[in-house]
Amino acid sequence: MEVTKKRIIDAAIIVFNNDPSGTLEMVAEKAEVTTRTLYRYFKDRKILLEFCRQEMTFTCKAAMNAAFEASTIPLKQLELTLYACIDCGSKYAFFDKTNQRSEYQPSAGNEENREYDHINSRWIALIIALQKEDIITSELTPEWIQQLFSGMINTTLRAMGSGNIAPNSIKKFAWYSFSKSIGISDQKPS
Amino acid sequence: MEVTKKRIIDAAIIVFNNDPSGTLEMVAEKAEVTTRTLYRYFKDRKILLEFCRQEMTFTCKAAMNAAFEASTIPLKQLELTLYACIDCGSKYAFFDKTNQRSEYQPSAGNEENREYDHINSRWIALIIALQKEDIITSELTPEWIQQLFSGMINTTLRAMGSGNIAPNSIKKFAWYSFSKSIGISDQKPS
DNA sequence: AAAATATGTCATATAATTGCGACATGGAAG
DNA sequence: CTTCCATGTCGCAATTATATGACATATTTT
Repeated sequence: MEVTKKRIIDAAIIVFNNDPSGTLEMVAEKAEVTTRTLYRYFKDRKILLEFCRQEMTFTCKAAMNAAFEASTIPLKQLELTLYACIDCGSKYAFFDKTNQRSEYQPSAGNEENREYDHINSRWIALIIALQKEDIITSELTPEWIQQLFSGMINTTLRAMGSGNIAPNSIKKFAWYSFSKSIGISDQKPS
Repeated sequence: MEVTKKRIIDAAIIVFNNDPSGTLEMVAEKAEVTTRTLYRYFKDRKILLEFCRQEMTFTCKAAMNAAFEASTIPLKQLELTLYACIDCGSKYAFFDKTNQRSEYQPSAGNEENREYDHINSRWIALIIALQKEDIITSELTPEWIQQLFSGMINTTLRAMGSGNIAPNSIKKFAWYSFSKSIGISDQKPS
């Protein structure tokens, strides 16, 4: 019951993430329920999207905060954040897309928007700190680094989906490539 | 006349790239024509998509081949290829998506598919050569590097769209980040 | 200016999507 | 075994998307 509801929301996030005008039938199919069941849980598309938004915000916020708090070393925090967002999968991808692009924002100043801004500024602060300490390059702007970050999540998700890269190597690849791409100075052995 | 047709195709590529189920009205609006005009040029959605596919293949193929031939230095070829694909914009993004993901492939073994395979194998060969010469790392697989490449294009396009990164820096940022992400060995001064 | 060409406007037919009521079914809980 | 609850099946109306014909208007060609 609650399980079904969650399954539908998760399915919707996946479907709408790469097909915003996708039909509710696609969502239902992905969730392995009939459309009739879907409509029992969600009055209409708008409501469903609201639940998606809520779910994405909640999940991503929790995952990212947990990553932050799992270490006090800034660089480690960044690495853990990357892994956390990868684990959020489409939830992160869609969450980021909806908050980045204005088209998706129905009414500015709502709860989910503030949540995003909060996590976001914390993440940006981390980047700036790393730049100040010369751990990553200052040749790149924080805005670009942020694009690289979400870009790397998307790349990783696509790679996982494509199936021709060993799943257990992927996260390591992602961190390797991302850390280099932001001009990390080589880590010394000790 | 031919101009309008091209405008519609270009608009369709942009629209369908980030909304595969987007309506033809969206396409028409983006192309700044009425839907009636759109239907005069394209019998139906399927035909329009076919033209998109053709246009993407043609444009991307030309751009990438030109990039290859503009230099004999493998690393320079890679850099130029990146720039070329960025310049193709949504055409490259959608081209890559349709060829990467099986969902889009209507019938395997068609003309456009073969074109893609050809460009693709050339690009992969370039990567393998660079790895063999230890110019880029061999810790990453060519498949992952390919994902990084198309991921970087997408990241760049999004960054350009977001508007808060100076357009003239973006391509340089892209190459900086991409080259590092594939473990390029530091270029010596001379 | 007249003819030809391209596009827009409006009406309309068909198909697909959306959303819900009524009832059937099938499994879990009592 | 029976009741309850979730889901499925079927049917239907409302809405939206797709596609085209008929005609008006604007622009370009001759």
